[in-house]
Amino acid sequence: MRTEPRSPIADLNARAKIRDAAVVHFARDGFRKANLRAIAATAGVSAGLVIHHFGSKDALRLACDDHVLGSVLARARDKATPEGLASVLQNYLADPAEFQVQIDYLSRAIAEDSPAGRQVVDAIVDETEAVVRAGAFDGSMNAFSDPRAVAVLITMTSLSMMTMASHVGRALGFDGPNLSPAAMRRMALPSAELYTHGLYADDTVLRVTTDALAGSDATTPPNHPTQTQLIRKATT
Amino acid sequence: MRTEPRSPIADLNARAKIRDAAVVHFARDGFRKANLRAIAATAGVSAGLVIHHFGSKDALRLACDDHVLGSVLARARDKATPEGLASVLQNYLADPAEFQVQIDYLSRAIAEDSPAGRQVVDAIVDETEAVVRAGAFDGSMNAFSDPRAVAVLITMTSLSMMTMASHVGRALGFDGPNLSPAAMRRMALPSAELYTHGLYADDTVLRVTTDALAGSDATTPPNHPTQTQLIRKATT
DNA sequence: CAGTATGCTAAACCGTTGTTCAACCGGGGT
DNA sequence: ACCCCGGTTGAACAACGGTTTAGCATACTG
Repeated sequence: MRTEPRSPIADLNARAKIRDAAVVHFARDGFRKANLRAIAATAGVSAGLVIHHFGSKDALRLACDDHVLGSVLARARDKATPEGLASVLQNYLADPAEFQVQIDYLSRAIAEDSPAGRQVVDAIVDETEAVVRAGAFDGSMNAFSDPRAVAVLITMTSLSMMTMASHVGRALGFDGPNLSPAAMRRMALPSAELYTHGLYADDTVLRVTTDALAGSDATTPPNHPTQTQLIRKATT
Repeated sequence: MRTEPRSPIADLNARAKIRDAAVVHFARDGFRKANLRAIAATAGVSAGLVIHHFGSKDALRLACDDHVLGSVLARARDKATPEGLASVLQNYLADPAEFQVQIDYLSRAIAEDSPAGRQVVDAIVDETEAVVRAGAFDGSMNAFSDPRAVAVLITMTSLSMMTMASHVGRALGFDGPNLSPAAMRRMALPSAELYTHGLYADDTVLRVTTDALAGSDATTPPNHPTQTQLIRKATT
């Protein structure tokens, strides 16, 4: 995956400076809004040099993807955290100032559905699934009919705290584009409560859902009217 | 909020056609990638006419925001569904072909953090919070220490099924940018299970979280190291 | 030392795109 | 019939931005 030049010492040169500047700009403005001249200015070089080193803006994005992804995955491996959610949140909170850029970059990548975004999401879902299965096995977590889907659900919930950080913050009365530590702290207890006791006090919703799913399983064309009733019942 | 011209009959003219075409393009390509000439072509008019009617691309976006938001909120009011999550999902599944564009448009608006996006999110969070409070009151739902934060959590989870639809689908083995009915169906039961029984089999995580929050409450500067330990403990 | 590769810049190129402008056209009022 | 006015167009304008190119300096090589 690494595509760096031969020597790791030579990596601290213009090419690396451009790449780091690009990561900042892509994270802050998104891929399309970010422009090469601004990136070059941040890196202290000319626009032409960016192309000279990376070939094109798209290739530059790939190099950034590669770099951020490698860095984050390496850190995740180092800490050897069992749960994807925990791993992400840990990196986020360990040193907000240092990792904010990478977090923002990956949030953008996920929101814009870039290759790097797909990779992180898949990695986190896989790891979360493993945790869910292990938890069910050792009894620390409930057994689910579809661990994969549960992993997806949990992953999306935690990722949404980053991709929709501004919405979360605003809904809680904070402002600023990133999720402040105070906002994160406020979400911690409710998450634990929800993941411990659930939302519903009894299992009526669950029973209605299973019934509806079983009833409409293959008896109707797989995409039209019964879905509506199912969800209506399941969430009322 | 409505800014339509006086007569609803005259609304079916070029101005409306442009607006509808713009909604499609903004939904499919995002605001920045969408361009006026393509929008004009879809509407069957010239690029100049778009400016003549709306003044600028930004103003056109506002008009689209206005239109989609009004349409969706009106429909939500009609159905009078108690729960924001349910209301959104219902519209989504009632007739995917018809509402897909509006759903996509709002997903974009939320992901790109546009004014319209903020408005829908806030509306859904508010309504969800009301449902959570009512549920706790009538005993159908568990009581939470922070209903607002729970509402945010639930809202983000359901919204992530739209803003990150491609990731959800891919993680489940489907493809395509939108969440297929089959994928939605597969998520239904796990959601019900998670919201009924929770994720954890006992309350150790919850207790650890409350302890950690209480312990670090005001004893340390509000944004640095203890947060890390808190989350590490809470999710391991 | 000559020559050649390498890192780099400045300027130009050129397609895209939001916006402006002058003209046109059909219809209603005088 | 004339005028005028709103809707509409096509061309032109101007800015932006990715990419190309020519050139320059420095360093390494024969």
